[in-house]
Amino acid sequence: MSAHSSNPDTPRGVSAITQSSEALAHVFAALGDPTRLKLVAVLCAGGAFSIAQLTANTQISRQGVTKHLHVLAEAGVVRDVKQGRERLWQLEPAQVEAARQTLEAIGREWDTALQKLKVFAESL
Amino acid sequence: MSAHSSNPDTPRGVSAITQSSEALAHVFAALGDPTRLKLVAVLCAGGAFSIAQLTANTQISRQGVTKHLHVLAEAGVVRDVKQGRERLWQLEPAQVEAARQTLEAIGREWDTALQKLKVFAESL
DNA sequence: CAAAAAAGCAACCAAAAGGTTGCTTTTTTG
DNA sequence: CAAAAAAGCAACCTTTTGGTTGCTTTTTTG
Repeated sequence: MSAHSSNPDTPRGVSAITQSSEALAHVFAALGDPTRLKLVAVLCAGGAFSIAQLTANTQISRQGVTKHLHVLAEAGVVRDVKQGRERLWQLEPAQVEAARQTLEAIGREWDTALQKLKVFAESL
Repeated sequence: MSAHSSNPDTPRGVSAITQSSEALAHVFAALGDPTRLKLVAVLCAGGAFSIAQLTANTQISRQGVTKHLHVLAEAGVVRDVKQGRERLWQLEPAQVEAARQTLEAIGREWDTALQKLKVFAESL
């Protein structure tokens, strides 16, 4: 499959979004689970919490919560610090900010997309 | 488990994010796959495309793409219109906008979170 | 109208996700 | 130092996900 720009099936201007879609998808996937989203919400509102504290807010076991926290950590959404016998978790702003910016970019391109759609529709 | 506000394990102010975390996680999960994210990017940049066209941009089979499109559709991220013998897909702004607003909300609450974290750290 | 194009349907499969339970290790505290 | 608290490790299990292949249906076009 030749990837020349003359391929009529491949629209241009996809830019920033297509680029790091691998890492970005990772962040979205991390946020794509109700339990994890709630964990993020709690961390977001409060600061740093232990696993036991975070577990108290959920319906699942401590080990289940631990697994979710590791998923979030691998996506770079949260960070942990060992403090004595407990491990405290907090948000890591950078990655979520990147995700937000992507959605913003998509939002910005919508005007363009809708205009093109209009032109396209008129050509039928 | 009594859910009184006096429970020290349950931080307050989680607000908007906790609410519809079910539906919201659905949207994030839909965006949480490289292939789907690219599909969204293409749709975002271009308007309305057929399955065959969208498949040309990927490495997977047409049926694979179709499945992904249905995942996006169930999350409300895309919409489809049958046009003759082909089915055209386009973005559905509303849901993605909601996701963006959530991330923005998280971003806004970070200042608060970091301040609380500072106070918390000082109390050690 | 027959052939080609586009998409739909359904069965199937391997791998990953989400969760559990049971036991061990580390750190705190009476 | 012994007991309790917090967390780590590992095995296990079920459901979902991401993908395939093969065949059918619908619509267009020569």
